[in-house]
Amino acid sequence: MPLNRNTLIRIRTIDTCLHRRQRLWTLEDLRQACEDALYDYEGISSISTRTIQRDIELMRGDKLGYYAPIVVKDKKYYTYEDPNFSITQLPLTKQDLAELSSAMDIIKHYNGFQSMAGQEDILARMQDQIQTQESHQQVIFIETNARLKGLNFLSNLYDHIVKKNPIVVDYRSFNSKRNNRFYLSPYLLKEFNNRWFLLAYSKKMNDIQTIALDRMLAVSKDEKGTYVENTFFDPSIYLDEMVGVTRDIHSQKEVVTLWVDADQAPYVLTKPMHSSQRLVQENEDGSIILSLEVILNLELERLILGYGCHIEVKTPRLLRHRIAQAILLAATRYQM
DNA sequence: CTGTTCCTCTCAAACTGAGG
DNA sequence: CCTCAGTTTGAGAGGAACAG
Repeated sequence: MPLNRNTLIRIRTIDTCLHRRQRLWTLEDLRQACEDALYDYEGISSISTRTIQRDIELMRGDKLGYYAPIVVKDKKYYTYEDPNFSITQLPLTKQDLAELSSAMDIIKHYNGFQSMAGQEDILARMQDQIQTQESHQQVIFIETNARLKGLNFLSNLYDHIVKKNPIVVDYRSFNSKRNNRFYLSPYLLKEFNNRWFLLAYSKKMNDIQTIALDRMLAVSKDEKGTYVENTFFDPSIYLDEMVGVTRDIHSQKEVVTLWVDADQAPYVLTKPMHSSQRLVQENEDGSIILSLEVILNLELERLILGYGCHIEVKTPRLLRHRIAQAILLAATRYQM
C-alpha cells in the first residue's frame, strides 16, 4: 500500500492526538490538528473532515496492518480503546522484515559505492532497529565489516576503471615501513573474505598487481600516464582459477589432490573449497579423496591449514611440503 | 418520527511521476 | 516541455444505529 507523505503525517498526528487522553478529541479537533501539522510540514492549509475519516478507516483496517482500536465515545469523542496502543510501537510484520532485510542486503553490497558520508552508520542503526523489533535478539549474523578501511576508495576506483584512467596509488603494505607509490592501469575490483582488492597492471613491474584497498593511503588520476588496456587476462577466467585474489600472472593451474577425514568430509562436500573441486574416491572409513584444479597461492594454503589435521595434501609435492612445514612449525610452537 | 453521528460509496478534480 | 495513467482528495448522497 503506497502511502504519500501527507497521509503519513496525518496518521502520525492522529496517533499523537489520541494518545493525549486528558483531552477529548472530536473529528473536528483531529482535523484541525492534522491541518496544523500539515501546515507546519508542507505548508498545506486545508483538509476536509472526510479525509480524516478516511485516515481513521485506514488506521483501523488491515491495509497498513495497524488494526488500531479506535472507538467513538458518546457519539463524538475519538479515542484508543487500549490506552497503550500506538502505531509507532507496532512491530514490523514478518513480511516487512523480510523485505527490509533483503533491501538492506542489496544496499550493503553497494555500500562502498555510495558517496553519502556516514551511510554505513545509518545502515548499521537501521539494521539494529529492525533486529531489535523482530525478537530483541539478533538471530541472523551476516558477515560484514562496514568499518573496513579503504572502502571510501571503492567508488573512486570504480570510476577510474570504467573511464579507463591511469591512476596513482599511495600504498603501505603490512610488512613495509615506508609508503610505496604505484602507477597503475586498474582493471577490476574483487571482494574476498570481506576485503576489497584492486587488480591492476603495473608497467614498472610488467605484471598484474593485487592491492588491498585497506592498505591504500590515496588514489588519484595519473594525469601524465597512459592507460594500458587489459590484454593480459580474461577477468572471469582469471579469478575463477584460484582461491582468493593473489597470483603470479604467469603461474599455471595445478591439480591438487586432498585427503579429507570422515569428520570433515560432509562439510567439504557441501561447501566446496573451489568450483573445480571433484570427488575422486570415497573410502570405507568415510574419508574421501578430492581433486582441485587451481593456482597455488597463499589463500589456498590458508584454506587448507584452516582444516588442521582433517585434511592432508597428497599432491603436488611442493604444496604438500609447504603445508607440512607450516604445521610442523606450529606444532613446535605449542610444545612446552 | 426526527435529528445526529458515523460510516460507505461514488464521482470528479487535482496532483504526481514516468516517459517521450 | 507535454501527455498519460494512476493516486489522492474533496464533496455529496445515502444507509445504519441510536437517543429523544
